[in-house]
Amino acid sequence: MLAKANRIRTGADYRLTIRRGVRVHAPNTITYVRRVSDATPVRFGFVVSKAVGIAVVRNTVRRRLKAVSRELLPELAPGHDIVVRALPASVQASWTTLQGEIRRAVDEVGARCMP
RNA sequence: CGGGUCGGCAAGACGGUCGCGUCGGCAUCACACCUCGUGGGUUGCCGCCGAGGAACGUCCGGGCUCCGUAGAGCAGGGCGGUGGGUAACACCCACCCGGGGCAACCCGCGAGACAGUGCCACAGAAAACAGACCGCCUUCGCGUGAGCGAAGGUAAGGGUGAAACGGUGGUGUAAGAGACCACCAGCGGCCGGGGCGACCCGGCCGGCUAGGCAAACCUCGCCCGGAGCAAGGUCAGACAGGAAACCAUGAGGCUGCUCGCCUCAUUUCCGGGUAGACCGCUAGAGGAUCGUGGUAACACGCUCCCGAGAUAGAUGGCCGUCCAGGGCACGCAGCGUUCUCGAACACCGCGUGCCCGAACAGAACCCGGCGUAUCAGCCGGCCCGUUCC
RNA sequence: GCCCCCAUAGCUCAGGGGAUAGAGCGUCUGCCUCCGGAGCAGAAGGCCGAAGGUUCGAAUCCUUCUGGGGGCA
Repeated sequence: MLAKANRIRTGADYRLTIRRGVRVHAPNTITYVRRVSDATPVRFGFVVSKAVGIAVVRNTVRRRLKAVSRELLPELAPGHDIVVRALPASVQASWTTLQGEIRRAVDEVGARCMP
């Protein structure tokens, strides 16, 4: 789960991240990362369309993605907006699969701060 | 014991770890008012609470809010046995009628087809108002004759169809026919009895007989003003105006039309800005025990109980143990069937081991219903069959 | 939150109580041509989205679902 400060909360931010951000494809997800100023903390947003399933299924997928994001949070450099779009296949994906996909996407963009 | 039918209950438990949201408390950091406190906010810790029986579909009915009071008529829409319940309903209860079932019980958008209009394909002579294709019968004419033609009487028989103008039997007749008779079905009227009523029971009389479809238009009776919490309100913030028409209407409230009422007065078109916070926002036609009234739905009274309120949207992610139960294998015992007579097969019970292991589904203003989805279960009423006492 | 529309042949659509449901494109076969296209002739392909009801009779009327598409604030 994520605190309010770590969530993208306006439609404008979503639009900017998806249009201007770097895109990383994976079998179950598409991740968009956009660099903003260093002062703001890392913010996550999730897009789960109706094509994924009914409300219960969509909620489960979104909560899994939130849990993955929460665990990744301490490793990330501040000043990034990240939007994760869940594809219909993500219903069958296990938690470890999703975790791997997001971690790889963040690595590729270089948003992680290596200690 | 087996089968059926109706109703109700419940919607896994415990733990580890990492987290989220509202509210409350303490602390903390800046800030505003302002003068030693108050207000909202940041961060941290602690505590309480945190999805459903359908939260779903949005098919109905309400509350609530705004449209000045919620106005009139038409149009439009809904409902349709009777009586009751309810805030209201298309819901519920009881009863009536019709249909199904041995029964418990189930099913029915159940007013009107002598107010009118329309439709009834194909087949058939004829499809709604009477008529007559093949027949049957009488008379006359023609013909040696089989027969043919004309006039008339019939509707018993034939075949078609979902449906053919009462049915069966008899009298009668040239042949026939409710023409007449008996019984039956059905229609109308009157009388008596029962019921609040739909309706039921019985008797008498009449004419002998009336098609179906209103989930076709329609008629009758009853009901319905419009929009919806993104309703509506308070505060803060942002921006840029331009063009055209013009003094008697124009626009809006108000989805269609007419009238009426009210409000605003410049109006129309193009362009520009905003998408923040707070209130509404959760205790209500609420639930439970008992009592009273009622066949029941339900109503009344007393006492007790209730603690989700998010807003890119919390109520969870990962893991473990157990449990209801299910599957497979092996062993033991019982019983049944088959036969080559000690084996094969099937069923149930017990034990051991392994494996699987919860369905449908996520609040967004709130209720009452309906409809739909739902793994594995539990409890009870009633009916039928079989056996035993 | 409220509301509307659609579902018929592989595709796009007609048909609004009486048909074993029709048109165009496409597919297949044959003719034509040296070959292909075009053209001509012919054929196949549908329990009309699902279930229930009204009716003698339903793709059509009614109800409830299923799956799509769209609109408003």
